[in-house]
Amino acid sequence: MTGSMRGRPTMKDVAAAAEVALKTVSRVVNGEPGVNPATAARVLAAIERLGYRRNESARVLRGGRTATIGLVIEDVADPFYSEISRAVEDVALRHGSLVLSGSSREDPLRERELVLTFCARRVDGLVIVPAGSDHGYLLPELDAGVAAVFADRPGGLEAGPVRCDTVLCDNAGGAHAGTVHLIRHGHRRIAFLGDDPSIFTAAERLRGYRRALADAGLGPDDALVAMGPAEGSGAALERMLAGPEPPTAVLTGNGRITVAVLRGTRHRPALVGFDDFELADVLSPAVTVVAQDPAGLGRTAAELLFRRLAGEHGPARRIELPTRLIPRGSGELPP
Amino acid sequence: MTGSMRGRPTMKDVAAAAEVALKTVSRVVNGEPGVNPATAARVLAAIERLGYRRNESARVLRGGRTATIGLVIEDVADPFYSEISRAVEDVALRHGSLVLSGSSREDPLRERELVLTFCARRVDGLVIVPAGSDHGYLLPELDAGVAAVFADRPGGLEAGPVRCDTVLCDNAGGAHAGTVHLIRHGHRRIAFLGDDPSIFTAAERLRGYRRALADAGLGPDDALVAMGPAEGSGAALERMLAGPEPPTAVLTGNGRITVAVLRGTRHRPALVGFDDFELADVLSPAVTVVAQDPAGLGRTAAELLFRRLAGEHGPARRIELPTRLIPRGSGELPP
DNA sequence: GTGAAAGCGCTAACAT
DNA sequence: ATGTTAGCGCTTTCAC
Repeated sequence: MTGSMRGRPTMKDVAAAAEVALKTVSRVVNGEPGVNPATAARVLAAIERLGYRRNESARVLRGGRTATIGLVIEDVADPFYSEISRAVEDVALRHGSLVLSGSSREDPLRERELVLTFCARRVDGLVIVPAGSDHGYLLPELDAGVAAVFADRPGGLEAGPVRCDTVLCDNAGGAHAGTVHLIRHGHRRIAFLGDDPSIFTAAERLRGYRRALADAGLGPDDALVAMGPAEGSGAALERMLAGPEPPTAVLTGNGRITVAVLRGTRHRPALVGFDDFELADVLSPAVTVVAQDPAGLGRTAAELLFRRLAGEHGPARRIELPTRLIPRGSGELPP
Repeated sequence: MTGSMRGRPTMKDVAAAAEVALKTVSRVVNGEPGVNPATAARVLAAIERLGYRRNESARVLRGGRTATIGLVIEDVADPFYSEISRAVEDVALRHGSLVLSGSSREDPLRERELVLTFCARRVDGLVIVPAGSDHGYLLPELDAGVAAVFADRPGGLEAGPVRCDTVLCDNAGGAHAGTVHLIRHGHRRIAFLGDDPSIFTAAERLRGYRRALADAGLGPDDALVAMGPAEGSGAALERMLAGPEPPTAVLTGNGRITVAVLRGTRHRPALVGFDDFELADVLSPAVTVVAQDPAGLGRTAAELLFRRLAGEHGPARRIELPTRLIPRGSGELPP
């Protein structure tokens, strides 16, 4: 029905239409017991007729949960994060919750603004992929009762880590495995193209790469390491390849960098990419990758969050998801 | 400050701490004029000290806007839709709004549930990529004052289209152009692999393909058309290729189908894909595509929405964004 | 320039 | 089984 009253119908309107008290409508709407079926039917009919929908703001104001969680990622349009989004959304849906999401664009200030805006909207909890490293701003909110889980990167505080559950990938282990794989295939001069080392995952992957070299008795060579945004990766590799002692293999530090290398470099050395991507198997040679589990990251983070929301106590947990090396050809090329 | 009171501080608490009346705090929080700077400073200090944040639910209840819009897409993890998400999010941010998003998974019931749940949360407006074709459920909400814009596909009603702004791609035109391109390169037997024709975009693209064939005097051949989810596309093409009069070229109806074909078929005929995708240029041969503009779709839809929210009146608009054929090699192969 | 009071739509606690 | 009352935290009159 296209109502003729100004604004939306309220419980009061429904009560008047069904000739019952406000509270009876509330009981029916909330499925509370102790309502005569006949009365309930009358109320339901009035609800239908007026097109009534409960005003959630009022319910929340009264002290209820919002049944909404906030999600802060770096960029929805990046497949890695959109996988996380989907997983978080799925878990939220199973728990009857909605997701407010926002992209931080790797800007700590935007992250902070998003989180605080979400909190003003009284989200029940937050899944955060940290862009910044100082999460002091979160403490009052945690005190006030919001739950928070960090995903992909740990949340930080001057005094140490924030006491929140955290789900990470085994970044160092994955980079180590990728590097070892190249070494096993005969490579001695292996380049690493990673993102800015101020980003946790980038630093961890660099660490894993270096450890693998050291384990194999290969000295580090700074000329083979380039850290920074993907835009510069292609050029950086070109420079290395044009140098006096060019690398015979490359480990790329994330999906965007892998793509930049695939697109930007004519003559390609052996390649292992960190993070899997669509069509990696269709390229020739197909691209060997260290696969992360973004869906697992999102799912686990959301599940931890809802467990906390369900009242689970105990110390903050830190879960590290394993990576998986998928040989497809590019990482098995000889030097 | 990590407050010691139970719950969050309210305006009342701030008023008490600053020794002013509630209303003065409200004035400061909302930047209303007519407050003595010294008083304002005292209030601000109290706000800072207590870690006060306005309760948005209360403000909304009082009749304010939620500064939140709802976005319903098919699947966040699909690059086409995640591009739309990003664009919508960007526009929303510029307008000081947040985005509640949800994936319909191509299920009309989920779409309906998401939209109605968003409305119960009193979103100011909605951007909807319709999964269903009957949007009668929207009418009461539109009456109640929510704005809605359809993106990628039109919203429907038994009595005709819903009177909402709509932003579409030129699906038929794009498919027509792709088909003409293949015809120009000498192909006469051109297959079309599209999604289920109950999906608006799939039907439109099929229409464009057929029209191009007719324009060129090529009779339609149902053996060269396969409509359905991407999972079956590879096999469908294999069957066609194994048939008595195999196609020499294929037009794929969306990105997922293009990928399915690239992955599933050994021997590939000439190919034009509908919808661009990452690495299309890196494959060999590089993939010729009819590029849509998902970011433009999302941006335009969101901008129309905010224009309506700003009070713009007038009849529902229908905008059709052009597609662009990008020749890269696979579509220029000879028969 | 500041404040007191009413009420947004709902639910929890207490009647009947 | 049903109704009445009192707020949740805020903004909107209107008074000082």
